[in-house]
Amino acid sequence: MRFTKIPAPDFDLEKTLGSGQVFHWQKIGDGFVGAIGDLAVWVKQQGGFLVVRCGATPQPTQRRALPRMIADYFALDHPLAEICDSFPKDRVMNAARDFCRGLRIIRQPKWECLATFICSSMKQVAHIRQISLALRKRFGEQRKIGNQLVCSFPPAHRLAQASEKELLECKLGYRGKNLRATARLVSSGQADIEMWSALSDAELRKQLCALPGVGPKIANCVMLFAYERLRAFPIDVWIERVLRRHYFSRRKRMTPQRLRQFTENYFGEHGGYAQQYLFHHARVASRIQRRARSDAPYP
DNA sequence: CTCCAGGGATGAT
DNA sequence: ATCATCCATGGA
Repeated sequence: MRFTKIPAPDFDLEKTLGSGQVFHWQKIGDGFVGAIGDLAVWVKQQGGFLVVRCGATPQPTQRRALPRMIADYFALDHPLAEICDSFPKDRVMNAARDFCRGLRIIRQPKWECLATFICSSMKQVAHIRQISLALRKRFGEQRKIGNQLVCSFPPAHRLAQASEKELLECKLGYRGKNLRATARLVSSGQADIEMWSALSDAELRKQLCALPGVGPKIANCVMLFAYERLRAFPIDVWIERVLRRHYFSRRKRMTPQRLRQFTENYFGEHGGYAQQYLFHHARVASRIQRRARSDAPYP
């Protein structure tokens, strides 16, 4: 089995895969195992390089294309220094930017991203991981990488014909109906999610929000993680907490509407990156604080 | 406008 | 060992 070494400057694999944008990668030792589209991949960071091994007997053409595939998936071409420099220079943003050095917004396959985020509603990251893995295991195709098994994400037409019972067994709860309904729209071509790449941000958001189980938050996630709309700024409870606490601590009357307007203006052309950095920093910081509190409840 | 659905990891006690 | 909290969309 061959290893491929790919230059990956200004990149942090662990932060990128652990920041709640993608849910199926599993940490194995000092590397990660997952799938990029249909290809099973093992990847590990070694300084400014990625060491990569791909699944069983890839075609020679596929093996030659591997470095480009990897670089494209992890968005190694994003000008990260420029992007970070475009962030507003306030205290909270500066801290998040320093903390998240090397975190990149990856390029996910559209259907996989859309379907996974439909499953994410009202769920925490740990649950979304379980659902994603369950869907892959039951409906996806199994691949072998070393002694690990990895499953690809099932195509829309496969989930469109899944029974409600099967979906419930993947712990989808009431999201099962939405996932299947959207899978049917996508597999029938009625919703041509590949063609939507050509739409403006506003048009794309409108199309996404018309799908069952997709509201403004999930639409923004899909725009950011699958359509490379780096302005899209998903507002979940974590981000809302950060905004209210650090940007509007004194103001009472900040409706969700006004928060949204603020984020669109304030964070600029790479607002999605800014959001991801604030999100990841807030989550890790809260884990650390909680731990500190429970170690010494009464200081 | 409010209320609710469905559920498992994780935290609090 | 129990008990509470987390989470976003859509329908009543």
